[in-house]
Amino acid sequence: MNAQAAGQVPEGYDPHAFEPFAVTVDLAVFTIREDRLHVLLVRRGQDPYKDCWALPGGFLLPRESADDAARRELAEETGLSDATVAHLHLEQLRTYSDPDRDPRMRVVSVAYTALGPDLPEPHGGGDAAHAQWLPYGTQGPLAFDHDTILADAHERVGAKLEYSCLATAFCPPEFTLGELRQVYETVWGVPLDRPNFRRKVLATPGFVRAVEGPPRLTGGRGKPAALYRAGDATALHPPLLRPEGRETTA
Amino acid sequence: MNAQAAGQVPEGYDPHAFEPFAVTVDLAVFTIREDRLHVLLVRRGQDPYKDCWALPGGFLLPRESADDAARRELAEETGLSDATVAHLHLEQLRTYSDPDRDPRMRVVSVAYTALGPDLPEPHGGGDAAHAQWLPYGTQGPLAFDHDTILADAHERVGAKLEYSCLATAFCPPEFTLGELRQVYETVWGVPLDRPNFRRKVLATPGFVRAVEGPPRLTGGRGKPAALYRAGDATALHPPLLRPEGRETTA
DNA sequence: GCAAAAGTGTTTCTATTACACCCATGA
DNA sequence: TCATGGGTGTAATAGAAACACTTTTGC
Repeated sequence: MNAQAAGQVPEGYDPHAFEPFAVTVDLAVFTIREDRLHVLLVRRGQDPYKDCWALPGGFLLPRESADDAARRELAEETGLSDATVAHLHLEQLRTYSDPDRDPRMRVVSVAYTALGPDLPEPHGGGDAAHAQWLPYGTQGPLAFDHDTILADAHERVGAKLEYSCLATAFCPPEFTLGELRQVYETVWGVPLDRPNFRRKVLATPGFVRAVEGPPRLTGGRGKPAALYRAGDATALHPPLLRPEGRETTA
Repeated sequence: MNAQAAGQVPEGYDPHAFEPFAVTVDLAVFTIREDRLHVLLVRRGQDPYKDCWALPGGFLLPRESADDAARRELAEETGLSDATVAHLHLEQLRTYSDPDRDPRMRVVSVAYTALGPDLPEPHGGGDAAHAQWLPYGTQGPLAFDHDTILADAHERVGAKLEYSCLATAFCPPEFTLGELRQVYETVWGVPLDRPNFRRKVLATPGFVRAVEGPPRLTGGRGKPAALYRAGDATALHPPLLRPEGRETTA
């Protein structure tokens, strides 16, 4: 049957007569804290998977797109201001629809990946109370199929760093090239050659643009570094491919 | 609210009490016929969008994943044998969930991209009766948001040719390097340098493997070409980037 | 012979890699 | 002054691009 193609719902169809599908969003939210990749997880209080960690997420409202639902949930779970959340990078990952992925009922989940600069500890009322940043890789088995979703999200982020300017989404508005390089090193788990990385980034038009004037800033010790902001470009041509065969499984 | 995170559905929830979401799959099926990219479309017989072309697709069955639904619909719409359909490349594109994308009711659609070698004209009973191959770009405005879905699918296929071995999915089991090159040229709408393309493909381990023995085959006139089969590799390292700035908007 | 497509060779150029080296700062 | 990270220079290599040229077929 094809209701859209045939221009009608199946014979005798009534929206309330069928076993309905619930539609949710799940969020894989990444940030970098203290040179480690972290993921936002919530502790489950009830069965199934009581006391397990899970990805934050929730149901779509009746008149809400999945994109809107993802951003709303992101705000609710992190306790961040709407203005801050509005600036986070949010991107659809894929949809998980195995009929048995939730033992309670049929739930189709649209998964999203979100990236942000070193975000604060989640606080405030509501869902954020059970939310916490965990270093990626230390989270143990998650509820439902969230291990799969999280692994897919991580792989996607790693791949997108190669051919997009996504890395700046992990950085604050102004950042040094060293910080940008650490984003790549942290997500990929590989050390990169500093001089070559610098040239590559600066040679890509629109990846970053230098902040005006002589102001400089240091990240502790060492020579103060120049500051940059994210540029207009979204694609990276040619790509910045991750070195193969030296992954250190960070 | 976050029913998964909270371990329960919202207060007083009953699966039949809410306005339910319908979940469908939509298919952007591409093939190459006579050196042109074609897409499989169905003619709508009823309102809304009566007499418009639309992407094939349909509802998920109660105990069916989106992947399974996509492959089932693909078989139904093309009228191809299950064995043939089982070999077609099928890949999730993304999910479209705008609340107003279908004027009749709330429909969340998981879109898929399918690729195959020169597929026959759809025939047989059922939905296939209204299905037809149309050259990509000549389809005019489609029903619902299917123009967006189709454009996204085309862009995705073009991008994946760069860094994956996907092009062989457009080819029959045995093919010449000329046919493989025409896949790239057809999808990208750019002519490629024959010698360089050949070297690139043969230099990528596992992209193609030569068919044994001296057998050769001609595609009409010109020197007979060696035959190849798809190899084991799925990724293309380094990628085969499409030339920029010379797109001929095929 | 001629057109058309396969296949080989070669040269040029660009991009990446792997370094060595100097600079500016905090401790 | 030493450790640390920023920034510049450079030679070697790999890959891409552009193009000439030969081969083998159909007509």
